[in-house]
Amino acid sequence: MKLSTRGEYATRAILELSLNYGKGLLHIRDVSEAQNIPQRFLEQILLLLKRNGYLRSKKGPNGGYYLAKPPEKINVAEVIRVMDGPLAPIDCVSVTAYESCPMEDKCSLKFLWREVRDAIADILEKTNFRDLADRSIKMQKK
Amino acid sequence: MKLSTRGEYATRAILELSLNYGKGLLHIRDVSEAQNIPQRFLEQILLLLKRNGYLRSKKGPNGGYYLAKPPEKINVAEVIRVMDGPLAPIDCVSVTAYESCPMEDKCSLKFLWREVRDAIADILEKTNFRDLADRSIKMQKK
DNA sequence: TTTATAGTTTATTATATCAATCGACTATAT
DNA sequence: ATATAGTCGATTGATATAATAAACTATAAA
Repeated sequence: MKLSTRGEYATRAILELSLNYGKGLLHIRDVSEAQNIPQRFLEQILLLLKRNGYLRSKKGPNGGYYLAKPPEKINVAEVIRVMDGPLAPIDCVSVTAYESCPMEDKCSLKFLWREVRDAIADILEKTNFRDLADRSIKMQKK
Repeated sequence: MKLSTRGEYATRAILELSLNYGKGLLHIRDVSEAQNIPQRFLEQILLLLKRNGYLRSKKGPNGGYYLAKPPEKINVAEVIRVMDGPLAPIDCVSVTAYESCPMEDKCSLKFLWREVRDAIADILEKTNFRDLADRSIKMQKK
């Protein structure tokens, strides 16, 4: 039940950009250094997030990335789905990528995995990056 | 956030053996056919479950596998941990395999992943294989 | 006591996915 | 012009996973 490194890095990067929201843009290097993410790998991740409408960028000197929408409009679930695909632990209970299974009508495990999927989705959908950024700031102050 | 095939097969195999609990033993072929699991791969899985005290086996003709304890004493969480390791989506919130992280004291994501871990653990720990077997029987009857 | 059956063990392969890197390219502020 | 920084495609390397194979060992039944 692991989160991929891509998923982890993506959430950390968006958190970093959320902390900077409204203050201009950050270049990849800044995000990479602040969050300890390999820069080249981060490029791909940011690009993918941009293609999916979460980020905007500006080229040239003093260029960089910034959030395409306010952090409270981005929840963790959508970011993970962009990076790693469906949240469901197994395809037979995926909402976004359902795959039927031959034993479906006698497999009681299905209900269990469904319950797990829903629990994960509930938590990740209710958490937006404004909440996370605020909490990070509080942690810093102490 | 995927469950490995090993984890999936292991739970299906234990469910099958739970349905047969108290009725003697099943050989690998039976489990393999009933649950559509590649037989050779299933051998490894059952062996690992045996080494961890969940199964017992008998060699020779009419040999096979059977549960080492009643199905209500086995929950899904422990089986997944044997096959896939810690339930936590990320090591910094693992109870059984904690790994510290350099940004720990300023990373608000930690609380989120912790919440996810706990939600998953709660569900999988409260579900035992007696419940699952009973439910499977009900499904069959309909 | 032989023989067939079935579990055990170790090694190996094949594949896929993932994480990461590289080099060349394009846009743009100064 | 030129330096800077994002874009793109391809590729590598590592790791994990899924699956297979062969040789071995224990045991029940003939």
